[in-house]
Amino acid sequence: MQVQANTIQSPPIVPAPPSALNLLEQFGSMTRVARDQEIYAEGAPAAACYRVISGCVRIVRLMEDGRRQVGDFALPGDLIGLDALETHDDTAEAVVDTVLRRYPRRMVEALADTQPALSCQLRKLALANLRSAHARMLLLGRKTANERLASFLLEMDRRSPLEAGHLALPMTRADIADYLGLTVETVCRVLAHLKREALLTMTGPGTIRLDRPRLRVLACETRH
Amino acid sequence: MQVQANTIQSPPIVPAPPSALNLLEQFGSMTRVARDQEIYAEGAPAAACYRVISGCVRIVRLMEDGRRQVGDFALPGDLIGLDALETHDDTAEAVVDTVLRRYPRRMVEALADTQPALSCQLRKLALANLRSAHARMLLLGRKTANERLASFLLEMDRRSPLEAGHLALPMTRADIADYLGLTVETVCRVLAHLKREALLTMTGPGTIRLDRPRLRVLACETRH
DNA sequence: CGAACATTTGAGATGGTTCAAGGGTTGTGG
DNA sequence: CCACAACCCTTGAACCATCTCAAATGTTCG
Repeated sequence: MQVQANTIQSPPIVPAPPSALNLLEQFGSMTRVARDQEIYAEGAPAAACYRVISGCVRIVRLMEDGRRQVGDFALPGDLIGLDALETHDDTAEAVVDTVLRRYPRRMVEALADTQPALSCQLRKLALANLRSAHARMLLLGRKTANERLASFLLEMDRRSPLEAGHLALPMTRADIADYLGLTVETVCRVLAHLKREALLTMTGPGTIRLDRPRLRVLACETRH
Repeated sequence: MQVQANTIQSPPIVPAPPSALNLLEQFGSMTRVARDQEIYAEGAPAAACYRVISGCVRIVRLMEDGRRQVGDFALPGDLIGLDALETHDDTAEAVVDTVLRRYPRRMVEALADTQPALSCQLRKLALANLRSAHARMLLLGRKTANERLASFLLEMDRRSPLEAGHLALPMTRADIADYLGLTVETVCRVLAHLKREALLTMTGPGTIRLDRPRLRVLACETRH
């Protein structure tokens, strides 16, 4: 039994971007990024932002001794690189082969200066990101390993393109561990535990099915 | 020996707000909030945002079983309540008696719609908040108790109004613990350890002096 | 002064880590 | 098409950083 599958082919789902962001479309260009390839690097000038078309991207932050924190996973429809001011303060890497739409920052900023609707939309996006960052701070600061995994699975489930109960988990155990502030071993053990309790069933390589109600109880999530 | 002093009188330092935010000043009004009093509550409609004039505010998020995460401490000059969309997703409480300048959200939004400079400034503020949230996720997910305290002290030192090496710590040990994802006891023990090693000296009730260079090494912070 | 609360310190428990080893899977090159 | 190397994933056992529980010592303020 294994959940992971790095070579999974994500379906070519292309969610429509929010209205005001349509202004950007004319300046967008498609890019293809191979698994584990870097999209942008921490400290580099922020030349562009991207929308994930298919695949999955991890946002990463490193300490000098190698400790790693995954700040987010970006799924189809999500924007990345918008959090930068002058330079990127994190690194973006493709989790699997990924297709992106690239928007030069110069264009984004120029349009934002003249189009209040876009500027407003960008602020709302930043605020939404801030909200999810706050939720993750609570998770990292106060939740147990079980609760973290349950929250993670439900979050991925909620954000993933619907697929009749099947949830794709394209990232490695190490990625999940660094996202949740745990070790690979703990992630494995907790997943094994969830399988044993039937809160989580394998439905194929790299895809699982969740018992959402019971996971919600475990995750201490009343809302959502 | 004790660091804490809830009744400390913060000096009436009033930092000038960033340029574009001056547009808001004409709609601002002063408010006084007593220690531990709520400024706004999680889930409530976001009626206003505030700038801290003097004192200190904690941004709090609660779980049903009482576990608490302090998302941030707002010091003089900082803005709070701007992260809200329609409703607040966190609670703001005064750490000590605090003076605030209150800006009705209706005015903020109306001005942002017509003043691109303000809209841009608000977005930059959100992005700066996002950056510090990312830094704290790394702290909560990957740093040890010693590193967390060292990072915390340096951050407060960096953000506090300069006072010739003296740093005021108006918040409780419990507040610090909930900010760093630790327990009160661990915070006490680490602080005792830092005192023993002379990385931290008492300079009066509620004020301390830091050995910044050595703390930076401890905090694993090359930058700043 | 005394009650309520914050801080400190100790001793013991424990959730998660670390270290170690085995089994699976994937991709590559012969 | 198979064999091998590289990498994941999984599981076990021991350890330890931090938590929990407990109690003593401030501190604040009515």
